[in-house]
Amino acid sequence: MLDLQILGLLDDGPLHGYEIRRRLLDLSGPGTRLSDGTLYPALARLERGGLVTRSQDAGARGRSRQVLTLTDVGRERLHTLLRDVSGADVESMPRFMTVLAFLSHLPDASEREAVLRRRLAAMERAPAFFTDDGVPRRLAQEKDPYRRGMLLTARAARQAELAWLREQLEGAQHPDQGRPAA
Amino acid sequence: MLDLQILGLLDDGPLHGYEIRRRLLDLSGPGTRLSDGTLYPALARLERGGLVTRSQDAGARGRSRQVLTLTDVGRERLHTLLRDVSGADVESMPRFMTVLAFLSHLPDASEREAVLRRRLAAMERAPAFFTDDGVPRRLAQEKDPYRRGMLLTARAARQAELAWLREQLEGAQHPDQGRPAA
DNA sequence: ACTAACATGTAATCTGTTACATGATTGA
DNA sequence: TCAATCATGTAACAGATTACATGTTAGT
Repeated sequence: MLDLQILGLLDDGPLHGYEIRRRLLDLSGPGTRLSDGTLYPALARLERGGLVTRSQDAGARGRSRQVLTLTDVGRERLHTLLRDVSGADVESMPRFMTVLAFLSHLPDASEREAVLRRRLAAMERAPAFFTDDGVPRRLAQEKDPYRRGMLLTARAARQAELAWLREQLEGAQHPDQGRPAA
Repeated sequence: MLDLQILGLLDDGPLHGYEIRRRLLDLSGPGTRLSDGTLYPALARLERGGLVTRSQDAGARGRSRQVLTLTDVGRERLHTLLRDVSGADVESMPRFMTVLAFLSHLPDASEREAVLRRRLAAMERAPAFFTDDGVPRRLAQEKDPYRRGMLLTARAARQAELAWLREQLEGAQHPDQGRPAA
């Protein structure tokens, strides 16, 4: 997931590590931590894998910066990661939010639509956000006030996302432009 | 976080590992995985730490079950974990949902209220769920349709949770209601 | 002079994932 | 008899956390 995020950011242009962290934290919601011990080893891994290249930039301020640039291999990898999103990545809300943040980087519109369809299918397959032995937890039956808050919040998020997804996919049914569906 | 969840479940009575997994998945939303390689080592850690005890139960079906029971030390640890919730645990939505699922296990009403107040403060401190260089990302300005979906969903969750928290804390001004039935 | 923000890394440790490994019971 | 569900574990590896470690520039 971190690789996807870094690759996605670099697809818009070269960045150095510190800036990558800043942007990632902005895009990941409050409470998200990204320590140096996570970020820099990840960058080194991506470089070893040939997904990014590194160049020195004697930056104007502070210590010299290491500017990371996405390679063609890295871009291909980004597309593959986005295209192949499935399993927990379409089932889990926070994971899917991360995917959504970079989905526009997948060039093929029908592949982007397929990702949204998989997310919609996963949400419709799951009866609700939280279950009790597989049965949806009913808000009305929940006595614990804190679990009520949990249910209430999850339900609001679910309804908003479902409405957005359906609107999005409906709009795609009537393609004003582009080739007819295969 | 996993320790908190296991301890919280066991506070309602002894359970075996398989049942712990089943209940945890119900309480953690879709897409949450909990592999054997995570669960069983965690149980062994808790046992080594004296937080739970283990007893054989030649279960009716399948392999013999290892029933875990919360010790007094374990219960104290659960209370401490819930009482000391702060930092990323009150800033991050999914993390705080996990806390909420077990908050009723904290016996002291004023301590439970303090946790909610810390969450409210954290949410009010953060200008929005997602930011752009510290500035809230405005839905109206967002051109990327997928990031619009992300923003829309996060906003719905945020508003629902804020409304619930404020209602909850307002109601707490009149301490008629004691500890919810465990 | 000091602090905050900029900037990058390593080492020890812990935790999580994935695959492997076993074995009983229940229902189709 | 075959698959699903129940039930528990280990081993190899990957990844994350935390603390340690360094150094510059800009503002107060």
